[in-house]
Amino acid sequence: MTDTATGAAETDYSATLFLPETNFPMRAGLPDREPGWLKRWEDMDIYKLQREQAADRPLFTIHDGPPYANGNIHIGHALNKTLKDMVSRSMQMLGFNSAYVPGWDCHGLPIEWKIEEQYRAKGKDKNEVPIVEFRQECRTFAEQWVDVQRDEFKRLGILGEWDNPYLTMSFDAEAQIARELMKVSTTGQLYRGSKPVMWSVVERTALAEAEIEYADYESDTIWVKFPVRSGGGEITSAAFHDLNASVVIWTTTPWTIPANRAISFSSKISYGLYEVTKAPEGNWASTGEKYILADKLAAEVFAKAKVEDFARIGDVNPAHITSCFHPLRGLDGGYNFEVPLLDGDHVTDDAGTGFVHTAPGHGLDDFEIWMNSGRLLAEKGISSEIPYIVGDDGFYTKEAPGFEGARVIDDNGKKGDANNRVIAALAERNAMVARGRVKHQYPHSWRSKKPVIYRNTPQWFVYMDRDIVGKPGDTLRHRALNAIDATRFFPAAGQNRLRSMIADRPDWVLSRQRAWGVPITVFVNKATNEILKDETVNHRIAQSFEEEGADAWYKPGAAARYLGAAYAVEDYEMVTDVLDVWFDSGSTHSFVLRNKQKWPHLKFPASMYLEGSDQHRGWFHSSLLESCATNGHAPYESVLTHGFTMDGEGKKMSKSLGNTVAPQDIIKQYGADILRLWVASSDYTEDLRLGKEIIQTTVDSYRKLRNTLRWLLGNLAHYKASDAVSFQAMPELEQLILHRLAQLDEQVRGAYKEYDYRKVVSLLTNFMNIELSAFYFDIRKDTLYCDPISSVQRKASLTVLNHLFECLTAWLAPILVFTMEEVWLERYPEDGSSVHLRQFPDVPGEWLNDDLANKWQLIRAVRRVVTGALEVERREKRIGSSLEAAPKVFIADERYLTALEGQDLAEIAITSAIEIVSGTGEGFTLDDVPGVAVVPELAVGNRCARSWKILPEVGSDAEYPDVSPRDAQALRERAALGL
RNA sequence: UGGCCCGUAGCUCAGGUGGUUAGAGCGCACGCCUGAUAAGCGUGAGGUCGGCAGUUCGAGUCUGCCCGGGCCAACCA
Repeated sequence: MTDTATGAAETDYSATLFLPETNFPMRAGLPDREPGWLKRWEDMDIYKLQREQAADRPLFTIHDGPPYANGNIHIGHALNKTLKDMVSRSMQMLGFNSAYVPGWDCHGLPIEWKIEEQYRAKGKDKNEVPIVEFRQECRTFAEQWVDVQRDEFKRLGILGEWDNPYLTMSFDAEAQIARELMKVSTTGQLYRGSKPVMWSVVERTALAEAEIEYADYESDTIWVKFPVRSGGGEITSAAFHDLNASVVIWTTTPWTIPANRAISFSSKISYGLYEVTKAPEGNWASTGEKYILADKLAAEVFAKAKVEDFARIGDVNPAHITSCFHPLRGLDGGYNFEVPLLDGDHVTDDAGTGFVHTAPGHGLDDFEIWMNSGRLLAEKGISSEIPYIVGDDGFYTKEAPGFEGARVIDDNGKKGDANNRVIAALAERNAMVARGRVKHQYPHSWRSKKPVIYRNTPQWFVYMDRDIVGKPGDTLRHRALNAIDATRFFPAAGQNRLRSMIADRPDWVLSRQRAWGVPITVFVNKATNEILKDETVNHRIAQSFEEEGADAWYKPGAAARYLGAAYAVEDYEMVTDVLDVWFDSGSTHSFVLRNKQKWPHLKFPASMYLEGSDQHRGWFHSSLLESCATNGHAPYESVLTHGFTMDGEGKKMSKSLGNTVAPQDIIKQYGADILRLWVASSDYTEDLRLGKEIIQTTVDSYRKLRNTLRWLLGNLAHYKASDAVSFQAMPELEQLILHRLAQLDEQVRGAYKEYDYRKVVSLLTNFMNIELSAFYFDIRKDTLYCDPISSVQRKASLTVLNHLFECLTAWLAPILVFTMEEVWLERYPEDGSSVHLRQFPDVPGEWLNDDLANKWQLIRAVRRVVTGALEVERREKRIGSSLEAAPKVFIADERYLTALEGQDLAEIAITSAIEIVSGTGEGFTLDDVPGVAVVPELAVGNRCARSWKILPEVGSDAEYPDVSPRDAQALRERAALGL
C-alpha cells in the first residue's frame, strides 16, 4: 500500500506539467461556425490563390454536368457536388492545378411549364404572348434559381469558380451551341425524319409524357382482315395451298388503319388456322372464311364476330408469311404496298388476336419495331418511309387516300368522322370481322383535359451509322464506341453500360417542338428539301446569338437577315424547333472547356466527367456523341459515376413516402462537414443510404477524429520548431510512428488517386484510433506531461506530433474542409493562412522501416499479454490504474526477448515497473502469443505525486520527497528557469 | 417486361485467382481512470455472409433459379 492510501493529502503538481493546452473546442458547433470560414475563404479569394499558386502545374479539369435551374438542391445534388469537390481538392493537393467550373442547365420544358403555370394563374394564354417575351420570362426564372442553388452549393463547402460559372443560356453558350449544331449539319450528319409524338389537336402542340394524364375514354374497336398475299405455300402444310386466309388484327384506333404498314406477331405465341363453319346470314365473318389467330384468343374473337361455330385446321408459323395485302388496297388508288409481318416482343396473347396492327407513325412500339426492321424491309423491297396521314389540326392529309378531309379529333376534342369513315370503307371491302366499343384509360392533355393522339411529326435526327464526311466506316457510332474504349471508368462497370447503350441506340433525335431552347438554326430549301450549308449564313447566325442571344432567331425579319442577298427568303423554310437540352449540356466541352478567354485554367478534353449513374443515358452519353460528331473523340479522359441516395432502409427517397433527407437540414443540425464525412465514408459506386442512425454513426466518428486532433493541438502548444529532434536521434517508438506515417503517405495518396475516399477515411480513422489514441498517445502521455524541459524523448515525441499534425490535416483537408481549416488556423492563424493552400506533405523515404515495424509487432504482442493480465486484476478489484501494477513477464520465446532488448516495457505497457524473466513461468497467457506468461504483481514503493507512478525511488530526493527522481529533475529545471 | 448493378455484425465498410474457428472502425454492454473529461483506456456480446438448389474434397467467393432493392428504357433533368 502506498502512503497516499492512508489519506494524507497529495500535492497537486498539475501546474508543473505540460498538460494539453488549447482553445480548440471539443464540440464543434459546425452549423454556426462554418459560414465564418466560408466568408474567410471568399474574402481571401482562395480559389484564385490556388490557381495562382498552381499556375505551373499540370491541369486537372472537372466542370459540371449542369444541374437544372429550377428548385432547391436535394441530397443527390449535395452528393454529386461533394464528390466533385473532393476530387478537385485532392488533385490540387496531389500537385495539379485543379480548377472546377460549376454550371447550370437553363433551357427546357420544366421551366417553360413554370412560366405557363404563372400565365394560367393570371388567366393569360401562352400563344398570345410574343415568343421573345415568353423566352425572356423563362430566362429570368432560371436566373433566380441559379442564384439560389449557387448559395446552397457554396454552403456545402464546394470550392469552385462560383463568380464565373457557365450557363447554357448565356449568349456565348447559345451561340456556340448553335455553331456545334451547324457543324453537325454541315458535315452531313443531320437529317429530317419523323417520329410519332403525343399530340394535342385542341392545343396544336406536342406534349411530353409528364403533360399527359390518363382518364377513362370510350374507343371504337375493330377486328380487321389482312389477306395473306404471299408465302402461303410455306405456311405449314399442303392444306394451306390456295387458301384464302387472312391475318386478323384488333385495334382501338380505327383511324390509324390508313397508316398501317405492318403486322406484328410474336414467335413466343402459338397460332392456328381457323375456318368459320357456321355463321348467321349476312355476318361479316361468313361461313367458309379462314382466319389466322393466336390459339389462346381464337374463341374470344369468334364470339365477338358472332360466329356460331368454327374449326381449327392446323398450325401456323407467322414467320413464314412474307406479307399481307392492306385491307384498303386500291382505295382511291392507294394502299397497294405489301404489309410485312414483323416479330416483336411487345406482342402478347392477353388481348386482341395475337397480331398487332402496326402503324409506325402512331405508336411508340410500332415506330420502334418498324425502325428496327430496316434491314428486313430492305430485303423485301418495302419502303421504310412513314406516312404523315394526320395534320396538326387532326384532319387526314392526302397521304390517307380516300379519307382526306375526314377528321380524327375536332377543335373541341370530340371524335371526328375518321373512325366511321374508315370502318365503312373496310366493311365495303369485306375487311371487317367485328366491331365494338371499349372503355379504357386513355391519354389526355393535362391542360385541356382532351384526348391526345400519337401523330407522326417531322423531327431532326443525327445519323448513328452513316459515314461522316465520306470516310468509309467512320460513323458516329463507331467513333463513340472507340472513344469509350479510350476512356477510364470509375467504377469499371460504367464502361459496359455506356457501350451497350451506344451500341443499341437509334439515331439521335435533336428536335423539340418547344419555345425555350436554342433553335435548330437550319434553313431548308423548299424545292429540294436540302439543308442550306453556307458558312456566311452560319456565321451571321452565330454572330447574332453572340450579341443578342438565341432570341435573335425569333425576331421579325430574322430569315432575311441571315440569308442575306444570296438567297430568297421565300425559297427557304426556317426551322422553328429547338434543340433537345441534352444537346446544350452535351456541348459544354465546346463552350466551357475550350473557352480559354473565360476559363484559362480548363483543358480539353476534361480530366473527368463526374455524375450520377443515370447520366450514362444523359450527360456522359450526349457529351460523347456531341464531341464525337464534332471532334471525333470523347470530351473526357475518365468518367466517374456514383449511385443514388436511398433512405436508411435502402428504399428510394420520395416526398410521398416522407423519407427524404434534405441537405439543408443536415447542415442546419450537424454541419456540412458531417455531410461530407458521410459521403467520404460511403461506397459511392453503389447506391448510398442515409438515415438517422447513419448520420449518428457519422457524427460519432467525427467526434473521435476531432478529439484526437484536439489532443494533438493541446500538446503542440508546447512545441517549438527549435526543439525538433532529427529522425536518427529519435527513440524507436517515435521512429515506428514515422514509419507508419510514411506507409500511410503512400496509401493515402494511392487512395486519393483512385478516388477512394472510403479508404482514406478508414485508413486514417483506424490509424488515429488504434495506433495513436489507444497506443502511442497513451504511452507518451507520461513523457509529454512529466518529462523535464530538457528531455530529448519529450522533444522527439513533440516532433512526431508535429509531423502527425502536418500530415493528418493535409490528408483530411479534401474531406473535412471546415474542420481541417479550423485545426490549421488554431496553430497558424496568420492572415492568408489556409490548410487549403497546402499540398500533401513530402514524407521522407528514410522513415520507412519494415524491420522496425516487425519488431514492434512482437513488442505489442507482449504488451497485449500484459494488458490482458491487468484486466483480470482489475476485474478482481486488486488494481484500478495500470500504474498500480508491476508485473513479472516470463518469456520463453527468444524472438520476444530480442525484440524487447533495450526497450522499457513498463513504459510501453504503462505500468510503474516490470520485470522480464527469461524462461517459462505460470501466469496469464494469450493463445496467439505463445511463450509469454504474465504474473501480475503490485508496484512497490510510494506513489509519485507528480507522475502517479509507484516506485521505490520516490522519497529518495530530500528536496522533493514526494516525487520520483525523474520528476524531481523536472521540478528542478523549472525552478532554475524561475517557473 | 427488357438492359445494367447491388444485397457480409445495430451502422459504415474489408474480405486477389474458391481452402483453417468470416475481419475492422463506430455504436452497444460491462469495467477502469479522472492531468484529452459531454473526453481517455480496457474487456465483451453481436453475423445460418438475402433465400434455395447445384458444381467441388471444400463456396461469402463459381453457376442457375427465387426474393428484395436501385438506375436506365421520357418533347424529365
